[in-house]
Amino acid sequence: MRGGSEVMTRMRQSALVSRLEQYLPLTTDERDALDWAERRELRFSAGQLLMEQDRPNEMLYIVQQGWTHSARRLVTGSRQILSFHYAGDLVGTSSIAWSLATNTVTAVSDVIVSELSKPQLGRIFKAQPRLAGALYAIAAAEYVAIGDRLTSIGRMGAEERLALLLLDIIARLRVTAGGVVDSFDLPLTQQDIGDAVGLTKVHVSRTLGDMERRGLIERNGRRIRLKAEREMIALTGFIDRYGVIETNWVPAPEF
Amino acid sequence: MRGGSEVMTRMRQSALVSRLEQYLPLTTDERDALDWAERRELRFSAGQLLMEQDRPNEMLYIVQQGWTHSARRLVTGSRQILSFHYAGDLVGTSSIAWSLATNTVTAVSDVIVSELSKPQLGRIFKAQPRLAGALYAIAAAEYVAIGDRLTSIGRMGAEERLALLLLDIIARLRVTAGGVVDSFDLPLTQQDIGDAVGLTKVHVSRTLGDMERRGLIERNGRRIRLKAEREMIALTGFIDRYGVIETNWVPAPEF
DNA sequence: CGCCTGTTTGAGAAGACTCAAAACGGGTGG
DNA sequence: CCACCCGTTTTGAGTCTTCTCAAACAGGCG
Repeated sequence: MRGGSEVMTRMRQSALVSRLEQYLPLTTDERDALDWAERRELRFSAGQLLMEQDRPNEMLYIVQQGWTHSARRLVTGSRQILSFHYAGDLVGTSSIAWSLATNTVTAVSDVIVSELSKPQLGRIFKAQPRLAGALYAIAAAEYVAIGDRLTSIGRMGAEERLALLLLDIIARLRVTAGGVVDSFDLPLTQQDIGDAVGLTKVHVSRTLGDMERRGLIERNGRRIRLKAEREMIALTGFIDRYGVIETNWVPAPEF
Repeated sequence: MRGGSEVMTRMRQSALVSRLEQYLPLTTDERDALDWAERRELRFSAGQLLMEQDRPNEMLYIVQQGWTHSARRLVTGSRQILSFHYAGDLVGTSSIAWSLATNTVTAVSDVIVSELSKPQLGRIFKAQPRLAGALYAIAAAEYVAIGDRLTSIGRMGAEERLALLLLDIIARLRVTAGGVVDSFDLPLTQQDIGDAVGLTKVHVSRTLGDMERRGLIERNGRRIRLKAEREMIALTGFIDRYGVIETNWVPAPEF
């Protein structure tokens, strides 16, 4: 279950570079620094662990392809999924302040990631302050995203929580997918979904069923189509924050 | 209700400097950079807003004294408190990636804060990479903290959620207070507490009453004493993460 | 074809919520 | 110094949502 495999060298464009270039134009130096850091790639297949709670961990990962999630396990045996990570996301930052990982990171689908040690990140912080700022802004955005989830779990009912989760996932997928899609593959079990939004799998099943009957969504195996996205947005007050991330407060590099 | 007052010049030691020095010894340059940034101080009295959701915001605040919280308001009118901020915390980072604030920041007690513009933070990132790294690590720690809260709300019952909140607050207070205390003033209404842990004020009242009867806590007005901290920790699986924050992955400054 | 995992459905129980009223307490003005 | 007032806390009764336990059902894979 544990451990990735197949170190290889990347040929494709780095996912983090593409992501950051949506927010600010990078200099050659900056791009090179990232490209260099993202050189080494690992594959994990769906279900494998990239990182395990309470285990020593010195690595960060940049998702190049596929999904991962990070979760916390409780003493009672239950689990809370904290966030999902997609292409261009930096994974494991929550463990950067401690030598033991604070949560377990699992591949949701087959994934390709590149590995980055903490000191490597430190070197980027030192040499490329603008990247440091951009990463700080992305971290802030992730904080806001988990705050959105917290708000939904703390203050909303089952249907709204599920609607919000689906809206959030599709909005994030659109960032990298490009173009407006209204359906996507959800490689999660209902147990996983419940662990993400704080419901039991039984109640997830019932509530998704209700939503389908009400015509909000449509399901086909793992494929989910949002039939009434507008309505779901109105129901939940969802705000898509993935479009813009401002980094202009970081001083531009001099030439 | 809105707007702080009384710009003045600080004489006391900057709270952020003291906090960071618990994690790494600062150079004179680093200390000066922060001292300079924290020069200007503002006072807010309990209940005043430092920042309001969906309003333009270019400022960050460093708490010097007292408490604040940040919260999100829903379309339905209800509210979710996301986090509390104490002396040495950087507030408003969640709004750093957008020009509109993502949440409302309110003074819980009377507070003294210093104001810092986003570009000022950018300049620190550029000139003091090690501070940037430390701030990144602190942001990561806050992410973990909100993850703990999310886990408790998503997967625990009322009593555990409340116990965890109290344990968390006292652990954080001990960082700046120094010395082991088992009681503290909680300047929150039960409505606030409920908004933080995802319960109604009525249920907060009932559950705190139960906890008092069971001998876990003792209340005297706003003062709360944890009579059975050990038991509460066992009940909730609480982990105090405030002691250590590692920043040694950031390259040391050269001389 | 059968197995295993995941999903659906049912019935009853538990936890948290709503509405409502009473009790408390700190602060203000007479 | 007392009486009153407002916001907060407590308590009660009844309801609703979500959970638990259990069994049936579906679908993909060897």
